[in-house]
Amino acid sequence: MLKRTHNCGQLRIEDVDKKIVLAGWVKSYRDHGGLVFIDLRDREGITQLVFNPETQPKAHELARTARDEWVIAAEGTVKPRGEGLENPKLLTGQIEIVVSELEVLNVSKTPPFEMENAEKTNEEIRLTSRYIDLRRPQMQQKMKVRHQVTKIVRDYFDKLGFWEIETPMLAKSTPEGARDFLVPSRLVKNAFYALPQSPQLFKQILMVSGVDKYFQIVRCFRDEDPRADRQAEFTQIDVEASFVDCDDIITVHEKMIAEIWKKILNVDISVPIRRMTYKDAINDYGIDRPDLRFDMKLKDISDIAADSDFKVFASIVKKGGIVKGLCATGGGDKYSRSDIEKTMTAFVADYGAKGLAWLKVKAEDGKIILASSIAKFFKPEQLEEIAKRFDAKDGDLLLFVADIPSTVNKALAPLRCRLGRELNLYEEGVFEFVWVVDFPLFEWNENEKRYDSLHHPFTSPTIEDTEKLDTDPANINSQAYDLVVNGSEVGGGSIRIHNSKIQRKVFKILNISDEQATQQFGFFLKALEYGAPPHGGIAFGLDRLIMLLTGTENIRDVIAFPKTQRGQCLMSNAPSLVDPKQLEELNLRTQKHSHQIEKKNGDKK
RNA sequence: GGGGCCGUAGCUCAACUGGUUAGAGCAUCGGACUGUCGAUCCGAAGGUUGAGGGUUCGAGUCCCUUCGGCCUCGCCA
Repeated sequence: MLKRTHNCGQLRIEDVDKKIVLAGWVKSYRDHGGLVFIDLRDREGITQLVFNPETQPKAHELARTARDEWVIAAEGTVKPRGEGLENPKLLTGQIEIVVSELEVLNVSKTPPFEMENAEKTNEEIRLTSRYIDLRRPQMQQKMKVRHQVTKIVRDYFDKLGFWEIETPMLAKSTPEGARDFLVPSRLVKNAFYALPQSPQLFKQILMVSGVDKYFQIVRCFRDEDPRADRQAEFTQIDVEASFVDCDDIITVHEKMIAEIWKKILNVDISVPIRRMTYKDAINDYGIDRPDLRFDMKLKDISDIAADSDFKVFASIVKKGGIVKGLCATGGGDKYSRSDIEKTMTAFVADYGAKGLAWLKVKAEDGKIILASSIAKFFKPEQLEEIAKRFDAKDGDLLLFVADIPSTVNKALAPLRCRLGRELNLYEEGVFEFVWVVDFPLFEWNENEKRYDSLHHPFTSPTIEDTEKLDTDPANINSQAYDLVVNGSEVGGGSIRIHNSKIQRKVFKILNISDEQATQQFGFFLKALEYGAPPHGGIAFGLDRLIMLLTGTENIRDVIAFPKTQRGQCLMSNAPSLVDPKQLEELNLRTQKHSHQIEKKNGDKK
């Protein structure tokens, strides 16, 4: 077998006359009857091979039979291309290999899709033949960035004295949070492991163990429906450190992010990254992960609305609701009445808004006029006040939602992002980072009539708010922080509770009884009683970081072997039925899908 | 669990209102061609229109069921 001496992206004009061997995949062949050209590809690049029938008839004959994606090795001499024959599209475009010997290492069936047009090809086919898809330079680039980022992260933490320690994949099921993936135990009948949703408790226990500084690039599992930016199986950069406060964690990790952006994209992120309180984020952007690439802040006009003759607004405010809106720069010119009343109204309706009120902004004789069917319900000075509050300009569009605060914010936040994108209010390739801080510790859950953790139950209240655990849980701030970029949460963490009494108190507020707490977290609470140091940490979504760095909106693009929305691997066909023997060993029995059973019962009736 | 979009040749798409033998480009196969680089030219082959059922004289097109993919609401401590 010919052994390669160089890769396909390596040779330059300086290498002329070298005798070399390349190996790779046939990207394309051009048979001129006489000369044959083959573009040879490996992960490093493409090099053109030339086969001349007069000088090397044997290699030429063989080259004529080669087809796309065959694996070949070619020995030859590096030659400069003639005048005007260079290919500026290739890094190796100034040279070509005049081949003396060709070896076919393997043939290939015709690929199931054209690799040149893969970006347009049905993703289902790409996933089914993932090995072909991953062969494409675009996909290899993403895998390479992913490798580079994990390498940077490991080096970064190593230098700071963090240890990478593995935690169990077969773990204990915990009640709250996402649905667990379960793994039946063979040795303990009827018992199950859960795949970890995150190594949260283990990393905290490592702090009790005196590890001091821990990190791990770790797979996590949450059995919830996937989305464009979410897979059931994903990877976190998981970190925990002892004797630290919020600023310590934030400082270390914004430097890590800055280093990644610098090394991968050569983009400077100014450190320290700005911070914003949770309250400001909700007030101004309606969401705890604001997209700061453009302004368009939400404004509350409840006071004006309450005084207006517009009954919908006034009555909602009277009932304790609010009216908030935004000013879409240039939206008045861009959007028709039908765009607003059909498309946009349907859009906000998806998020629970019952309507979308609007005012178009026009300038007449230097005066700002607000026009729409609801304008007549407002006094001129009220309209003036509204225009002033939004700093509305000619050609803008004001949009309002009235409801309880959570519904208003939930509807306006995505509308704002959509408008920002449609109105081109920011440039592609810009990154706006922000730390969101001062989260409340708890959030009232109206359906369950109890408090939920906003972050997770192990998050510490601020020192000054700790005493409110007994008196005023609703108004406790936590020591949590989220890193947000372009409206996407890429990381989040907190200083943890290291006192078992406080931890029990928090469980109690979350309506977790002592018995439950002992049964589910007993091992952890016990660990806290044996000299747990103050500690805190953070976790980053590696997949989302890679998405940002590679400019894709599809998480499947940054995962080598991703799953579909039904959690299936189209290449390997997992999940699949198993041998009844396997089930027997696990003491398990399957039953028909309960819906089918219900349906059958229904038919009988 | 809900909503939306989609499924026609290997791939990307077309086929007016239900009406002849379902077309095109690329890929494939055969042929021609000594400087191409998305080579070019000539020719050929390629289809259970995702599957099943229904309406109709007639279904890619309409209706029902079902399978699959994507987006999304819920969900994701």
